[in-house]
Amino acid sequence: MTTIRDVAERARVSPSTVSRVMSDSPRISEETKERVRSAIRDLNYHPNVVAQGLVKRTSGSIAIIHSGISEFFENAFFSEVLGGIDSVLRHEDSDLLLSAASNDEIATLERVIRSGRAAGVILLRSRVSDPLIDRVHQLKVPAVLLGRPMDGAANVSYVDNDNVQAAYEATTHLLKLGHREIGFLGGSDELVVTVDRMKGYRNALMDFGLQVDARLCVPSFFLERGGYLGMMRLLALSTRPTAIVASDDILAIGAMRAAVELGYRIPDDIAIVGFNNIGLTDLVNPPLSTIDVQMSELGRAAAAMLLRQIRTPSVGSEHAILPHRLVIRKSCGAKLENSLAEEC
Amino acid sequence: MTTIRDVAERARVSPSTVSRVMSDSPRISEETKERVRSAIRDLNYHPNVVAQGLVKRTSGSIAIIHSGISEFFENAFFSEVLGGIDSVLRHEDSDLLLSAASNDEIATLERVIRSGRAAGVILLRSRVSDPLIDRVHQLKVPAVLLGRPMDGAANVSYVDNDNVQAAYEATTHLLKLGHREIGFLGGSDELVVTVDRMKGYRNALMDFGLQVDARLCVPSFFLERGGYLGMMRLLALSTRPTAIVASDDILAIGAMRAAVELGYRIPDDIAIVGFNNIGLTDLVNPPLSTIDVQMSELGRAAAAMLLRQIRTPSVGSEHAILPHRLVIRKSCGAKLENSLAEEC
DNA sequence: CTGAAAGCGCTAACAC
DNA sequence: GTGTTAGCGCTTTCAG
Repeated sequence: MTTIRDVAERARVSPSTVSRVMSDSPRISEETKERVRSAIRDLNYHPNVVAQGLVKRTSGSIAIIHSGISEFFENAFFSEVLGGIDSVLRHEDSDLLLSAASNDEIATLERVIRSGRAAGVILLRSRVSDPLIDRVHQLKVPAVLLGRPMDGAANVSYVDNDNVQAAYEATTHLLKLGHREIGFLGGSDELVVTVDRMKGYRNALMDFGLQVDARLCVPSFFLERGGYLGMMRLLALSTRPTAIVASDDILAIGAMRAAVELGYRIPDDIAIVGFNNIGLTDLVNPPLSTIDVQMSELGRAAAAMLLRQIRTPSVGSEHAILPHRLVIRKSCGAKLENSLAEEC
Repeated sequence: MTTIRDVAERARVSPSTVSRVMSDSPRISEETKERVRSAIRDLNYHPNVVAQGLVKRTSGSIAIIHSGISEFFENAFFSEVLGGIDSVLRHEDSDLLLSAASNDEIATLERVIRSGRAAGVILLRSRVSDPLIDRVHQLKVPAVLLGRPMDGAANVSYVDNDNVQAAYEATTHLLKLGHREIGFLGGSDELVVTVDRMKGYRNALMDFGLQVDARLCVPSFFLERGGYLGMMRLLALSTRPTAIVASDDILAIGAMRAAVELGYRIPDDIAIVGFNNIGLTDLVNPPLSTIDVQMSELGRAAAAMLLRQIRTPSVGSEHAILPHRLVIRKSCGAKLENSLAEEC
């Protein structure tokens, strides 16, 4: 292994000079800089970031802590977000640490952060009552939340969409198409994103002078199977819905499978609108109308924000709300078939 | 930050004793062990793995170096493999470093390994001529390849399926159903996996006494769009195929979209068999027949193998060939509709 | 402008 | 059984 001493010897300077050259200190003459740089090149030297991390007491990596293993790896939403995160890190000589929380997310957080593995963390979801977020705040760990913290919760940085408004628009779209019995298929009702989207859904119904029927709101889990099961339940209701707002495309797709299996036609018997705009929406039959939330951009924004938090902790917490837009395809039954999209 | 000294003071021992307790050295009395452990608990102490790594000259993380950003994040094959890798790391106090190679994969490898970030690397694909594999071997970096190295190449550890045989079976299945004009839709022809699957396809044709028509073999890229474009080309041929072997489910699904768009019915006009058995295969219409390659198990095996390579370098290189099986659904037109699967 | 020295948190001889 | 010492590779005062 080539160390800083090897480089120093070859360039006939001291290790500290090499270190200064690497950080491009202005106090070093151009001449020595050149000599050191060529020594670095000759030896194909790569500074040991572990040693650097030890003295600088920071790591170049950022972590993602995930627990719901299948929800994480099987839902395209996360791959897309990951891609976005990755696209900013690749330019920053920073790496992404994917840490699986066996049971206890807080323990995993402490393990990853206090052990110096990562300098900060991206939290993938926000629960209505979220001890993990509290702990992050308490430990003053640089962190960015994907989704918003519950009102009045810790002053944490976050990136989110306006989910209330987005769900309002999706629901209104169905209402305008004439539907009056509209079901809501959500993820876990412990998640803020579910709460927000359900709120938008309810607001829309109420603004149309309709009653909100609690039985039409079915929480589930963010997998295709979750949508399938939730839909089975909705279709069994005596007040069977004619349209569905699904809080995630993968739920919507599961719901479509259930509906088709039971002999319903989409969108004629049941209209569906999803959320996220994953690649799959274009491939299913019929193509799924959905709310585009800019998944990749969510990841990019979160990563960039976290890097800022780490590099200049003084900036304080930041928030970003990314715009969404309703993408109309076939599954909602709107007449405009030329995939005209309403901007939000 | 709590350090080993803090723990030592609280337990009234020396730092080295604390260190020994953590590695459960037999030379320490049960009594002191208990005292030290409770000090660790009281202080919520987490050893700094960066410092550990510095002296042990190894990192607890393993890296995945990926370049084709979209192929990596958009193809469910990789999410599944990632899930498998993750499932072994989560029990090993080891983390996964996802490193994006901007341009130069070799440079990224050196950056990640020589800088001490990761102790070993999982290579996601093997090219017919693969300088990255050569370099890994040359630098003696612990590594496991997903896929096999080209004959006679570096003595690297790997996990793979028998792709020649698997493609042979997929093709034979179509031949037995009566098809004679069978197209092959592959990934980049620089990849060993493409070469192998194409070979199996060819062998099957020849064993049936058929000519191999080079125009029926279309290389593409591992995205839905790749399958779509490749299929367009196949359907335009004067000797239009009546069946397709696609080297990846996502290619198969793109191919199906192209076929349907042009008015062909599947499987009546065109039969299709894919590869991998991603979750999507069950959701498309008709459900896609495919070769199950045990994606998650591939990841698990690769991770376990890499960990062995890192912990006991003396073991030498290992190889594992995982069994595959043909999963018959609707897209191939086989009569057995009760999803009877032939074991390989 | 550059070098010497100290120390980041930890482990591993080497002592006793 | 346990403490002392040295050092992993690097950065950063402090000198000069």
